[in-house]
Amino acid sequence: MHKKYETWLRKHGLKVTKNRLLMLRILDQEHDFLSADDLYLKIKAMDRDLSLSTVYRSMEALVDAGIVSTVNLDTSKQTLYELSHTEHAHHLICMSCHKIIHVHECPMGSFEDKIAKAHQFDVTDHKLELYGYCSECKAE
Amino acid sequence: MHKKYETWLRKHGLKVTKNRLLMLRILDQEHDFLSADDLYLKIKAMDRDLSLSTVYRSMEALVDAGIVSTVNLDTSKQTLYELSHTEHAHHLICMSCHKIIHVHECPMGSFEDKIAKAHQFDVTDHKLELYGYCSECKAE
DNA sequence: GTAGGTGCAAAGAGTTTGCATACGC
DNA sequence: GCGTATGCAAACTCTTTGCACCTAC
Repeated sequence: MHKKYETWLRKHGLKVTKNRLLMLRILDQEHDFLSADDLYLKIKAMDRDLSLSTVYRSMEALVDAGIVSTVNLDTSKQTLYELSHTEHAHHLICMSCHKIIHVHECPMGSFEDKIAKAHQFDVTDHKLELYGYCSECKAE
Repeated sequence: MHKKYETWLRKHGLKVTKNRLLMLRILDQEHDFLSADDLYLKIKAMDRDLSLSTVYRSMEALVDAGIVSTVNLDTSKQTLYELSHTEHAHHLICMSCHKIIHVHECPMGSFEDKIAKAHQFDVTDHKLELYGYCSECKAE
């Protein structure tokens, strides 16, 4: 099962280390955004010693390789990481509990093209976040 | 002309000070996102002495009052401020020169409702950013 | 006069970096 | 063995805070 992560790393000329395999597995399994500190703590909790700077440096390498992507949400000042989605996704972010719900629908349609033409702008990507209150928090 | 900014402040029980009037004027005139440091430098450049912490504290007060809103873009680690738009707007962000173009069209339509229902989520706001290359940078 | 605003310096949080050591290939 | 990866501590950037003083109202 680790083979998958190994392949990703090798394909980009990155060395296969235990730390990186763990980071990739965690990012892959938790279907969520994680901060450098989250990753650090999760790996520490597995009785594996590592340093926070290793997490930052690995994330940098993985982002450069296109394996991981980053987000900066308004609800946190930390940079969050997730595996680069092959599938496009957007997010519902609860302003109360900060939960993040992934949504695969996308309203863009021809909008991107329309805007691109109007402003002579080459759109390469877009990011849509819906802020509000989740089903559990809105009751309060 | 300053009357407008004074009114905004008074309406929220905020004291009218020279610093705040300047910050509001700058945010209103530059049709752009500015960091705390940008504001600080612009005001300094007007021969007006102030401290960076005043900028942060004023922005906090103005954000709480709903007069100013914040953004965290992927192209900068600083929090950026702008006047809260009465008109809804989205942004084209050039990955090369970091220019930000405001766009008033919005593709959401009934999408927000649809997602809200599907996830029992109360959507209060949304943020859409299109990343890519502006007309000047894409040539390169 | 009083509450709120400000400056300054120090503290915090998150992130990056320099350098010596360890490890993948 | 060579070059990348890592740990540790120190540095850096952005932001917040404590405290004394000042200013709007």
